[in-house]
Amino acid sequence: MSITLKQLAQKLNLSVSTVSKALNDSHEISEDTKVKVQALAEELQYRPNLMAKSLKTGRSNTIGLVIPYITNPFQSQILEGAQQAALDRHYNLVFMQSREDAKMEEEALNALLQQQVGGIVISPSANSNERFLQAIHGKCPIILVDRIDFDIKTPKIGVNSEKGAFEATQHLIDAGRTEILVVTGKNLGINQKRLLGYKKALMANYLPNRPENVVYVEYGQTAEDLITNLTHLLDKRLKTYTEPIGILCTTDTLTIHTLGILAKLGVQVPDTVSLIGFANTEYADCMNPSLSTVFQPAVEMGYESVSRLIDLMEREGDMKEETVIMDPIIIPRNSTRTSPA
Amino acid sequence: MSITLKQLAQKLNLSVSTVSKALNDSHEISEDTKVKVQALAEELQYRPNLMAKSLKTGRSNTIGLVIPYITNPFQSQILEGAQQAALDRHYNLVFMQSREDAKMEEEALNALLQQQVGGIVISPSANSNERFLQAIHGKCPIILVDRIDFDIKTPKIGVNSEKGAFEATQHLIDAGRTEILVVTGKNLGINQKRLLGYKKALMANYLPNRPENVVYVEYGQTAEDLITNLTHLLDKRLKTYTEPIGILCTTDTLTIHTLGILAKLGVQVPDTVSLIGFANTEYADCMNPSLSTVFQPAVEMGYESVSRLIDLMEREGDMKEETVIMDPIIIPRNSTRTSPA
DNA sequence: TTGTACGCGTTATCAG
DNA sequence: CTGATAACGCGTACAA
Repeated sequence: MSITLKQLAQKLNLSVSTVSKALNDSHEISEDTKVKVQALAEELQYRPNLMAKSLKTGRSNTIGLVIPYITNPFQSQILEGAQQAALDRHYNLVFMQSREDAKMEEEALNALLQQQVGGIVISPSANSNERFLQAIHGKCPIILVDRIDFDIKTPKIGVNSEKGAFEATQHLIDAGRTEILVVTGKNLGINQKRLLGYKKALMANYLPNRPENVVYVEYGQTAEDLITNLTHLLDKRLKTYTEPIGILCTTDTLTIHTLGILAKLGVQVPDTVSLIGFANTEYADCMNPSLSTVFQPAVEMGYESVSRLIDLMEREGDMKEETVIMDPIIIPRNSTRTSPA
Repeated sequence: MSITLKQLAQKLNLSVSTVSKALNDSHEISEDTKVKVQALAEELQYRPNLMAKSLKTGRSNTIGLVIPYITNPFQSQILEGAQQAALDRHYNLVFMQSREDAKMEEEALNALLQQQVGGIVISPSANSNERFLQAIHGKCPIILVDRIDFDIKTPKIGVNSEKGAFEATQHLIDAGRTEILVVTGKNLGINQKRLLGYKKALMANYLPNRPENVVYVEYGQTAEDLITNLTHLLDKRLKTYTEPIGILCTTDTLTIHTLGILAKLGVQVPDTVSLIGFANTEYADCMNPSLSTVFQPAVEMGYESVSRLIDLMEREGDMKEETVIMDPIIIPRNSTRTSPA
């Protein structure tokens, strides 16, 4: 056990409260004793017991973050931003994973509440229990980040997925591609937005919307699904049409895997097929060819969400449900180059 | 504020202690009241206040993890494993970043101690304050993970870097390369081990050890340093010698960047230059060419470190300083292929 | 300027 | 079987 106020007080022949005040630099303590107390505290490496402190004050200065997977680079960037914001505001951040599972998510939230967090930032799992979230929101402010397509009355911070997909598709079209394939995951609300942006871009350019051009990939079997489905579709497309093909992928993992599979299939990128995808990996520039991406400000989203959560907690009362939508950025690289090098 | 024992007791016309015991399934409470109490607790979503609980019991069931950067995929895998272990043992894990800075590391450790963590797993920053670590270890068990080359009396869990580098170098030699370059970071103890393994492999194969074949890259300016230094060296080597060249990189980031730079330089991999590196990214297989790697069991290391830490905490007393060394695994892919496809 | 008393939400001890 | 009481470490009115 570490040293306590009481022990300090004994050694100094002072009362506990005097020591407490001295350490908190209270005006009602003489400089003299302040110095003595602080000196001993320093020497003995006194560290106030945060549990006792927050039990007493009723505030823990801790907030929680729940994300699906920490190993996902996009989500780890959210965490990075969130922790930075917490640090700046002198809060502790404790994070938990839901592993895309409603039950684990519920357990994570319960664990956070038990730790008396003052607020929670969450990127809900695909099958999240909305009622549960809403119920918690009654006692403890919640902010949604990234996965904001849930019908819950909370502030939300996300990106304009539709716009990102629209612009990416337009980028492919500008690069001279008229047959645009999409690779996407199933289920997630956010993917719907991206598909919508894709379709709108097709329409805006008077291109036909062929449902068979959408490749769906199951969560957890990215590689297998991709190889079979994509190979199949590409095979057909490359033989059927002569139109130049572009591919849009809607997530980090899908994008990188698609690039890898194209390489393995010996498909020339960008000459035969042009590729762009939502991806936040810093390695995009190291790919061969370097990968054009739709970059989402993940770190900023994390930072902003925690920052706003703390604002909310500190001036509690006005619980605005505002939604902040950030813009993704198209970063053109070689995988969508127009003229061969 | 959430509901408390006292409030439950009032609604039930029972004493606080009875309610407490009922919820903890004590044998000295009648089935009858247990049912009633638990029913109401469930209905009102009672969640015990962990701060109060651990203040009372003296144990927080929380452990801390300190790593340099969460956005580093290797380190996030350590976190992943660590959290999994904590979950399995019903502990909370709170993690902090040191950002490779001794001062931030100290602050992180202090924050953890204030939160009354029962133990700490740390991957120390390059310039870590050993004395501080050792001092803390007096009050609170510490385990080093990955970065284990510190002179501190604690249990340690790491990988056999020397062996990994030796085998990777041997792998390059087996692939017919006789001029082996190394790309490495400065300062870090672990890089010394890797360089050592590299040199030993050269010796074992009667190859000359040329100091000028080592490319040093400064932390934080990976890309710039790499481009200038590597371009320079390769230029010279490719013109000076006719020996087939192999490159070994000692970290994730360096490896991926090197592959990217080779592609940009138009150097054929593996035909002109063969490449292998320490890397844990799941994307290695998606690179073009797919990247041969020295894989380190990062998740397992994280898991094992937390698991052992908890063992240590629970049967406190025998504080063994054992060091566990795991073996890295060479995963050959196309970047070191021998015969062109 | 310093000290006393109390309570935050729990659990543990002991008495009824 | 149930309840009163003390204590964990801290902050803060209030008394001295």
